[in-house]
Amino acid sequence: MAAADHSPTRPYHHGDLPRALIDAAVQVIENEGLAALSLRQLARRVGVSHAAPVHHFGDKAGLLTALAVEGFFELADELQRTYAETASLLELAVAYVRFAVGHRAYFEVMFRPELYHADDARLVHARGRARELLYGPLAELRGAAMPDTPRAGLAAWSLAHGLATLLISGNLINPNGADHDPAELTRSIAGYLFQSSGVSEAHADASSNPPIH
Amino acid sequence: MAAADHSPTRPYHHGDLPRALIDAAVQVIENEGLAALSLRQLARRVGVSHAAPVHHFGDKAGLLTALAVEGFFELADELQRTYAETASLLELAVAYVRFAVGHRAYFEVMFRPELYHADDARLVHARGRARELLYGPLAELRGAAMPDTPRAGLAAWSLAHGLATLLISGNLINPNGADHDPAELTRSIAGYLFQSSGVSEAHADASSNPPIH
DNA sequence: TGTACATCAGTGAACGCGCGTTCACTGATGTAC
DNA sequence: TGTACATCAGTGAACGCGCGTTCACTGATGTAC
Repeated sequence: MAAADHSPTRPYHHGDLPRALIDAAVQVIENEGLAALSLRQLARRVGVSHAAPVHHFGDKAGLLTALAVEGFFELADELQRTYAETASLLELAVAYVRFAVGHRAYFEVMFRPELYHADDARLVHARGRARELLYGPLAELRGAAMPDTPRAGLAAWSLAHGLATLLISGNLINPNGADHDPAELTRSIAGYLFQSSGVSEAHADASSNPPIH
Repeated sequence: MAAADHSPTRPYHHGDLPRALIDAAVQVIENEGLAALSLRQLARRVGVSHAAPVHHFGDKAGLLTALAVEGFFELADELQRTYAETASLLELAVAYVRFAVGHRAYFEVMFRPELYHADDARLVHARGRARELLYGPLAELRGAAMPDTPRAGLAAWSLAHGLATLLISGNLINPNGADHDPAELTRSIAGYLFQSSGVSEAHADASSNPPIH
């Protein structure tokens, strides 16, 4: 039952309407898709006049901006926690994919800048923090052997982002019918990056350096 | 000027309305985004009554199905041509990203199955062909050293798809302000996959194993 | 060569809908004194 | 302890809009004979 609360005790003031609206938006996006999202529907769900959302967010893009900001902060937190605990680039990729699959609505909005106010100060800050936590760990390797930090970072980001996108968008058809385990999938796939367990290496003679052709 | 053709010589029959509608859709998506696409707008652009598109495609999803089918065939053609010419997995990835960047509208629709009739027979066939051309070349390596073809294929696909998506969606902010060259970017990034020139390996012995930049 | 007829392509009016946004307003709250 | 007042939160009616889809129709075309 997503019906509005019309009980007699319902107060005039909601309490935390912005919070409730964002939560409702997440639910709608996950259940019906981003295209189906409308301010009026959210107001209905939360049990509030359809003009109320505007009061808090200004417009639809404003609400999605707030949603994206939250998403970037949450992603940053997860990345930070994961890297602090594991110090593993591979687990960082796993955390990224896990976030995307576990927070589909946030993830989808975050990477569609045309939907929100991309120059919003809080947005820029939150996105910057998430980005630092993606590239930072790679930068630590610079002293060791990293030839080009930004490029290596982009490689890792692309791999994780691509897998996340393919999983979320329903483009990965499992022949077995079973669901993919995102974490396991990420580990086995990211294993091909940044290490010698790839194709050419698995070849008997690594030093001859056969091209992948 | 995208105005309709109201010249007196304009014939009652368009000639090839489906073709014109799909072309118009591609333009609209590239200029105004997928969210702005409507059958009525397309009809206006092409200079035809707003009910005409329905006659050919049944509904909006039908038009996007046709668009996606074309896209998958074109992608398949490009992949096939590229691999026939270069026999290089890396160039296959480059072709994938090049297609995405060069055919934004097609690419965006193709990977949003919720927008079209995903069970349409032609759609399934076209998508299958593109997929075979992505995974096929990797399968050739099986005899050599590939431990797990589907996984390796997914790794390559994820990397290319992730980079393509990040490029297209405007999430890659170039610090220099200059545009990224998709091909060059793909080559340097895909170079980290399937070979020993990555982090751990470059550390041990960089010179014996030059990256394919 | 002409004619009847089936088929296909496109028309235009009408339907009902949900949307974002504006605006003057009322209800509730908290703070200064 | 009470009161005046500013501020904030939410209302509800109204605006104009573009949309997808339906439907009976007319215009054009091609084919059989």
